[in-house]
Amino acid sequence: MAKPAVRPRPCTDPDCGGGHSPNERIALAVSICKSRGVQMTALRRRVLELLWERGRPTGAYELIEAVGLGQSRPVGPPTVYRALEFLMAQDLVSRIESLNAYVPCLHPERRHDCLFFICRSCRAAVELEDPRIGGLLAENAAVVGFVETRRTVEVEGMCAQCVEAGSA
Amino acid sequence: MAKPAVRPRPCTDPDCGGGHSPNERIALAVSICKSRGVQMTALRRRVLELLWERGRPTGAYELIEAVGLGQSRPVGPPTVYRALEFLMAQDLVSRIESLNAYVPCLHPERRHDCLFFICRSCRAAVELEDPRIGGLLAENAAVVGFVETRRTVEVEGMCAQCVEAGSA
DNA sequence: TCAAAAATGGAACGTTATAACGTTGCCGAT
DNA sequence: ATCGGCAACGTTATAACGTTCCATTTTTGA
Repeated sequence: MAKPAVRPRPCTDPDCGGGHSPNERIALAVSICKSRGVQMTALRRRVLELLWERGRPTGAYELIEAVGLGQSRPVGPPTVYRALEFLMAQDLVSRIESLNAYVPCLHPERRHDCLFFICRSCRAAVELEDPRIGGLLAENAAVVGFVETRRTVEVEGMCAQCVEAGSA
Repeated sequence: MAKPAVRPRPCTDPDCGGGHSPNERIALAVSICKSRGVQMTALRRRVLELLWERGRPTGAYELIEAVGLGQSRPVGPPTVYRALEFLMAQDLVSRIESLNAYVPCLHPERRHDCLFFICRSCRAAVELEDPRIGGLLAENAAVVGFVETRRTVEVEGMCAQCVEAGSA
């Protein structure tokens, strides 16, 4: 097994220990946007809040419905897709391709490669960080002269809890 | 840089050197199905042929249209989706999640992890093999007790030719 | 203060995928 | 021979996901 120094864990930040408070993460997102000179508008913030509230990969249309609930009129798909586009550009949200769904990034404050383990049973997506994987991808890219702009690493299967519970 | 033994290449089979003939690959697929006791029907074979003919990631609806061309009546989506499902279950075809598209597997004769480099400019998808990446994913999965059933590793960016050609 | 840029609203449309149900054709057993 | 079982395929409708286009509002910055 790997040495502790490279052992991957659900959250590698010792200060949070995996216990990310939504409110704290949203405040962090706000301050990140401020420091970058981009606008965290009410709509964008609402979408980010919803993703943190859900706590699982959430489809765009579930967000569209949820955002429209408080409003006098329902919001259209472009409204939410634009907010998602902004949040992804700022690394505040990741898209999970194999689910067509979105999750908030645990640590937007640092550049990271997102690696998702997606449970087919409970539909949770656990985000890990392992810089060695990005290193190998970069190495492979260099061999064929490929310039990377985005990486998608998703592993589907069953999480430990669901395996234990015998959920088929 | 990596040693030759683990150096990834577009095709690691010395016998083909990357020059996979569609006809030969389809004949191989037929023989694989026979040996597994599963049916390579005319429809499934047609879909696989189309994917080899296209030579690039191809959407389901392009296949639906193409399959229907020879017929007296057009074919419906489920017909082609079922064929794709079969071909993927037999590792004859891979789905590229970030494109919602499908490509034929270069080497269905051996179990392999597919790693795709997808060029945003020419829309080509180059398949590489690097067993080290699967090893790291397995290691990460073991740490959190995750049982893997499917891996998706896709890198988007620009291929060497398009970079050279200056295609924005 | 005003013009440019950014963000949002909303209708319509396009694309991808699946549900639900029926039909065909083969094949082995009575 | 014909019946039942089974896998594959056909057909229709609809769900789910995403984009285009154009108008309007808000913010920003000379």
